[in-house]
Amino acid sequence: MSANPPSTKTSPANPAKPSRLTGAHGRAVQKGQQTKAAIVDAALGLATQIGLEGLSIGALAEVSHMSKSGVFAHFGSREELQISVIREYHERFEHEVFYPALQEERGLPRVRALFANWMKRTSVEIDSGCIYISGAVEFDDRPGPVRDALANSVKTWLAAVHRAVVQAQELGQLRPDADAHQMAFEIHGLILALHYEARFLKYPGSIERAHTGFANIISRFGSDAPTTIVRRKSAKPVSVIRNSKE
Amino acid sequence: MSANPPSTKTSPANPAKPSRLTGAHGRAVQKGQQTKAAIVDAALGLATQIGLEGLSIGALAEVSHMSKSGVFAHFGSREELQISVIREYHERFEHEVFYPALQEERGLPRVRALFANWMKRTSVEIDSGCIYISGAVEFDDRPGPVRDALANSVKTWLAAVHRAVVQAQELGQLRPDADAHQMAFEIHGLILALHYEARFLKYPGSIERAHTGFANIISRFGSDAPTTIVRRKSAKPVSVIRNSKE
DNA sequence: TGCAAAATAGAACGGTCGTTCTTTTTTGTG
DNA sequence: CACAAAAAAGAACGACCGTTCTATTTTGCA
Repeated sequence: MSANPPSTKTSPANPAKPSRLTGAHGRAVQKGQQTKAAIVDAALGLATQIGLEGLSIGALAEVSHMSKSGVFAHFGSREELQISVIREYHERFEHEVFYPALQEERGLPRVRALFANWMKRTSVEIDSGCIYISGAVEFDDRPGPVRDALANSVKTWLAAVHRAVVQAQELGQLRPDADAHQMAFEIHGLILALHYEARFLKYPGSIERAHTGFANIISRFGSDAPTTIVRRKSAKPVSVIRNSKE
Repeated sequence: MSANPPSTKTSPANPAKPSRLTGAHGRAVQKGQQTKAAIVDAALGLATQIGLEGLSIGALAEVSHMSKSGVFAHFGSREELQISVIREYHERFEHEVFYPALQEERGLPRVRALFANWMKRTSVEIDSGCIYISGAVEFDDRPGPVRDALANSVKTWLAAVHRAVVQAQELGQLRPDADAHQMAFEIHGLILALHYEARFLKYPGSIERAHTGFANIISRFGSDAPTTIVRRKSAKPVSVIRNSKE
């Protein structure tokens, strides 16, 4: 027995969370889960800094004060470790960004809260790194379960943002002709630009610019906005720009 | 001269480009540069797909139909290879995006052209990948010459965009109270969101959304825009325009 | 307290990495 | 053509990687 069944069970070793005693054979399962949680915590710390791909079992064993095989046994494969990290990140993101915003009333207040919480987290991640962003680059054309876990996690979050925008629109707090997907897209862009320009380029003032951008978006899509809303003339005929050189 | 020499050339093996004959000892230098160019070209192809960090000399040797040491000899180190790739990417970006836009007249037309060309390139990179984006994630907290080369290259380009916006403002084509840095930031965000949502998440419609977002930005910052321009309440004494960049 | 199961350690594997060193081939001109 | 310099190949290195296998320690209930 390799100390853990590598196959079956995408979430190995915590079937329905045996919440204290009552293991498979009436045996308590405790220490394992505990150190596994500690390992995942350390792994998350490493992965945010150097990326999911940079995360190595050797380095993880070192910071966990364990042997390589000791760490490895908890996951059965590196992929499973990476997925565990993603799952952990997802959970923390939810608790830090998503759930608190649900306590704001539906509509614009909740949209604002979602963005505010997202900004708060992103501001921290300017120093630590963000798995949703680095992972997107690392796995953007590398199919497999890790990519799937990551993409699903991100999609869940972006869908939540979109949903909040739609609700605001249904409540008449946004122009009826506004495009919720467009708004969510632009908000996402602000977060990405913030991360890029602050973390990589170390430009100061990026946080303030992201906030300003959000305010601009709200005011443009708001139901009290002036009637000029821009619609592209169409996809094909490039009209306006006329690229001289082609 | 922005947009061009990011620095003097850290490159070792091409001293002042002996332009055909006349090597160091009156000897022609030809074949070497030629195959080196081919290697860099192949390396660029690999790096856009799997990232600068994923780029390995072994894989590069294989696609180049050469031996590892044969490839290696041209660069002397992996870092120098990565820098060569960045330099090559920079050059192509310039020729494809920057220079053609200079043929549009200063002001809004040039801003539009810069964005249009940027979009055209990014649309291609949805399939191939973009070194400026993946590299930012790979080197955002890994100091060294590679990071410096990459950051300088990106900064040069973003500065060019900012400059074009400033010119448009000086020509009275943008609101006098608009913040050029803010506008450049938001434009950058559109490109990043496009890359993220189209390349990683494979969301359809992202290209159209980026175009729409740009049109929205132009209309908001345009000198004929309604007077509602949003200013954050400013947590600190932020003084909106304030170049801050330095 | 005894004892099986769970958890961890240790050593070794095949593989790839960047790099170095030596040798062979190719190149371009006197 | 000769010949030296340049370019490329080949083999080997130490290091780290994920993984496997076996041995040891720890755990927690009977």
